[in-house]
Amino acid sequence: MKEEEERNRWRWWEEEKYEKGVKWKFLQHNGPYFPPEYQPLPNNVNFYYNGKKVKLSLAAEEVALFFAQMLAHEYTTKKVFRQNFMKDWRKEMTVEERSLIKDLDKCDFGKIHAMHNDKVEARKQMSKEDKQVLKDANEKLVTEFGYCLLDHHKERIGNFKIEPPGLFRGRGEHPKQGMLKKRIQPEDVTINCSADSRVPVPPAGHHWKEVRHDNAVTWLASWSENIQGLTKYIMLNANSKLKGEKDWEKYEVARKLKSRVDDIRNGYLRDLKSKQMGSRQRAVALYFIDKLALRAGNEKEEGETADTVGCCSLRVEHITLHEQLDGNECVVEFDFLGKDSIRYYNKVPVIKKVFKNLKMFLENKQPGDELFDRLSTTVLNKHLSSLMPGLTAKVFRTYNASITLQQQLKELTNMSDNMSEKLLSYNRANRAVAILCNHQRSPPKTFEQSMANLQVKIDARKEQLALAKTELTQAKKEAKAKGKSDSKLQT
DNA sequence: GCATTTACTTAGTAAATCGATG
DNA sequence: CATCGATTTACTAAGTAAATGC
Repeated sequence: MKEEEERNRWRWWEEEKYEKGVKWKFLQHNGPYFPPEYQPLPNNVNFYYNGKKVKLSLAAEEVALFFAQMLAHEYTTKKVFRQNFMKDWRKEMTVEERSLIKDLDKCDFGKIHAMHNDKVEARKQMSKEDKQVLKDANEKLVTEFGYCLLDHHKERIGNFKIEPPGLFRGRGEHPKQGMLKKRIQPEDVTINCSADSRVPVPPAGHHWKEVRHDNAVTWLASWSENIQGLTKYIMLNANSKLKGEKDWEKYEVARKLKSRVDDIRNGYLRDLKSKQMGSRQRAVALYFIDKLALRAGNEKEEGETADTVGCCSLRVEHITLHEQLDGNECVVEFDFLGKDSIRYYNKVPVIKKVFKNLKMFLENKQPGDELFDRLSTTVLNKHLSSLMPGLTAKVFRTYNASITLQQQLKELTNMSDNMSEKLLSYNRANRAVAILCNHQRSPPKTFEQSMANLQVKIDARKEQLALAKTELTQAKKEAKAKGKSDSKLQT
C-alpha cells in the first residue's frame, strides 16, 4: 500500500492550472461508506426504569445505548446534556415508553454500560490473529471506499465514512450538547462526481438524494446534519493535489504579507489616530490580530453555539485595562474563551495610543457590550483585501506563526547540531508557535496517574540518595579512622 | 522476554473563517 | 444585512509503536 502511494505521487505543482473556479475535470468515486445497522441488545442485558426491567423498542434502545456508552464521561453529569438527551430520546420512544419514562434520574443503564465496558475490554484482550482479521477488514474498506479518481490520478479520501449516529458532544458549554445526532441514510446524501464517471451505487434498496456534477467544488458527497443544520462533506485528504495546492497558495499569501507587512503595520498605526471611530477600532483590532495572533472573530448566533469570541467579537467583559501592572505600563489583560472554548489569558503591554483608544471604546459600555461596536469581520477583511489581494485576518496568524517558527529555528539551531539536538530545537520552535497561537490540549485522563507514578519514582530515588549519602559519610569516617591507624603504622 | 506504560500517529468531527447569495 | 455553503483549523480519542519495568 505504502509503495503504491509512493509510486502514485506525481508533481502536481508542475501541471497546468484550470480556468478560475474549476477544481477538476474528472471525478469518480464509490460513494461514502455507511456505518452498520444497529444490533439489538442481547436478552440478558436490560434497561431498568424505577427499578423495573423495561424492554425498549429498537429505536429507543439504540439511543439508550448511546447514553449508556458515555456513562463514565463527565458529559452525562451535565444538566444541559441530560436535558437535551432526554428530550431527544423521548422523541424516539413509542407512546407507551414515553408515558412511562419521564425522569432520567430513574433510568438505570448500569447493565448496558457494563456490557459496553466488557466489549471494550474484550476488544483490548483480543488475540493478535483476531486483531489482524479486524485490521484486514478495515483495509478492505479503505481499498473499496477510501480512494477516488480525480483527473485520472488516484487520490486518498480524507473521511469516506458517513458519521455514525450518536449523542452530540459540543465543546465547552454548548447549548446543544446531548442532542441526538441522527443516522444518515443514502436518501440524505448528495453525490458529486463528473458526468462521464461511473456514478457510485447506493446501498441495496436505497437511492441517493441527488447526484450532481459540480466541478466548482472539491467535495465528493454531502449531507445535512440535524443538530445545527450544517452541511457535512466527504473530501480528499490533506496530501491530495486539491488540498496541497490550496495550502501552498495559503503560504504564498503569507509570504506576500511578509514583503508588505511594514507598510501595513504603519498603516494601522496611523489609523490609531484617525478621526473616524470605525477606523480606530479597525486599527486596534488589527494591532491585536497582528501582535497576538488572535482570530478574526465572526459574530455567532446566540443559543446555537458555545459562547466563544475572537478579536472582532470581543466584549467589554473580556479585557481589563491596567495603567500599571507588574512594572509595565499600559497593560491589557485578556480573558476570554476562543475557538473550541479554549481559554485565552494574557497580560500584554501595549503602546500608549492603543491603550488610549481602548479606554475610549470602553466608555459608557456594559460588560456584555461589544468592544468594537463599529467593526465586523466583513468590514475588516474588506479593508485588508484592499491593502493586498488575498489578505484576510487569518493570514496574519499564518504569517506570524510561520515567521516565529523560522526565527526560532534560526536562533536555536547550529549547523553542527546532531539529529537529536536539531529535533529538540524543532520541538522548541514549535512550542513557541503554539504559545503564540494559544494552541493547547487538555491533559489526558491518564495524566494524573502518570504523575503519581513519577512521584513514586522520585520518592524512591530520593530515598536511595539519602541512603547513599549516609553510606558515604559512614565510609568516609571509616576511611579516616583507617588512615589514622595506617599513618600510625607508618611512623 | 513478556507486560505495562508512554509517546506518537491517525481518525473523527466540531468549530472556525470568509465569500457568495438572496 | 442575515444566512448559507465550502473550506480550513483544531481539538479529542482511539489505535499503534516504542520504551521501560518486572
